[in-house]
Amino acid sequence: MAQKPSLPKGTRDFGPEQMFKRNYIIDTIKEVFKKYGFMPLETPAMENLSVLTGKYGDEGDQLLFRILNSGDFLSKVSDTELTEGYKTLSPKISEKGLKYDLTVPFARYVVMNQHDVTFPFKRYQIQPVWRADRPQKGRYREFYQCDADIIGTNSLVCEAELMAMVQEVYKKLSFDAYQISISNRKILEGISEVCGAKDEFGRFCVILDKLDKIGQEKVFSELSEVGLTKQSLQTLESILAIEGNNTSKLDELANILANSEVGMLGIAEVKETLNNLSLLGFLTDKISVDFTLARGLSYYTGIIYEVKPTSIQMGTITAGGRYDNLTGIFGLQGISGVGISFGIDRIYDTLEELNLFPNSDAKYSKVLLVPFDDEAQKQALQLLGQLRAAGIASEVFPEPAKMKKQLGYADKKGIPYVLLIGSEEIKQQRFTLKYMETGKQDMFSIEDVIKNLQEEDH
RNA sequence: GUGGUUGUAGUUCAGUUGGUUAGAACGCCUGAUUGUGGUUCAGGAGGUCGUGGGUUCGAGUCCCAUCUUCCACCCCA
Repeated sequence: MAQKPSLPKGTRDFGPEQMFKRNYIIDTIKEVFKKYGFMPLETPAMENLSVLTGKYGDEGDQLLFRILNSGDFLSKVSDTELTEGYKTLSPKISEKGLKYDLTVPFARYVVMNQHDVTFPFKRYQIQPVWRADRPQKGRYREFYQCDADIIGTNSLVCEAELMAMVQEVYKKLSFDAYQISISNRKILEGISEVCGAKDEFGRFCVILDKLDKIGQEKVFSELSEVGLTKQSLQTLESILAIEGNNTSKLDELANILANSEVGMLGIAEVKETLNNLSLLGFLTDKISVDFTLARGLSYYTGIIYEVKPTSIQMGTITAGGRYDNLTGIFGLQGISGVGISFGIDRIYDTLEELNLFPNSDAKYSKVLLVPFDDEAQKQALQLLGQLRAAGIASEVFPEPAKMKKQLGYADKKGIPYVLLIGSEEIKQQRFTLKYMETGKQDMFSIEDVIKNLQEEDH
């Protein structure tokens, strides 16, 4: 019985039209990654759950796709365990999960191959990741991340290079309506310190991060619930009131955080990063220092940043930060890394909404061979071989069909030329090359056909 | 995970307070045109109304469940 096929929630097919556009984005990013000296890496779709759990916070753990053990997954489960709820049962019947991001598997790779990799290790990785989130616009359950990370150095040169890559990628994509927000977990620590919320750092960040959504009033009332005094809130208010350019913002904050060692360190790091970026020849006007930026992923410890489109409603399209001890969880201490992740799917949605994809005139085939009958098809195959040997993307309509159908095929597929092959052409060994757009056609020897099509490439 | 929303032809959508045989546009196929695509004209095919139950003499229309879509939370690329 025929079944109506369907896709799992939050997943999509990408047809040829979409793939042309997706590849355009991916190729652009990859090109920049390579230019900055990053090496390719791929890791499996699935990881052992022990690698994934506990790295993304409680929220993240809930969003992991777990893979049911193969075979009789209940054979080792006792009756009492069955009744103890999913938290007890889950680890017994599921040992693997789909990867949630590319950074944690990368850290796992570095630890497992620590004696082979040369530090600092720069790698890029373009792969799908999966999150059991509830889908909505710009949010999918399967989506691609495009990561570049540098691991094995504390240098703030890395942060600057990643910022530079962001600007280079978006420039290449002709996308300008974005803003980079930058901050530092150490600045947040400093702020929480002077606000007396050091012990509630996690909650402090989460609440502060909501500022632009729920407003200062609600943020303050939530913070006072956490235990912030009126005086602390006044300090915070003066921090949030800081305005001006990045340098003056940082200087002003430095006055308030003067007694916080970690806070002052954070400020210095942001300053140095911006300075390095200028030395690399980039303007910093796309970058805005934002003290309320928190970033969810719990492993960040230093500089953090995210990129958002400014002219449309769209979530973060690029994000990242420094993590001082991600490999430590897997037993390799003292290795600091910093990375960035481009969300291809959201970049796609953004470019689509803003109509920024270039006209994709260059489809694959340059010419379609159109034989009129079986005899002509034999001739067509010989010509096809010559065309391809000359490096010309070409195809033949694979079965005898009316010219109308064959030309219609070329038309719909956007193939710019057709080569008509009938009895007259075979007799003369001169073939009718027709330019579809204008309908103009002429007869040429195959050598001249090749020459014509090759000249077209310029 | 919480609250809401959506689903009718390949696509975008009509479909009245429940009432004969569910429509349109575009697309697709065939022909006008047996050596010429796009334009035009003529004709044609294509629907378990997301799925499964229920109410009713009668359900695309009302009720329940489920899946899916989109949206707001949570969180995030």
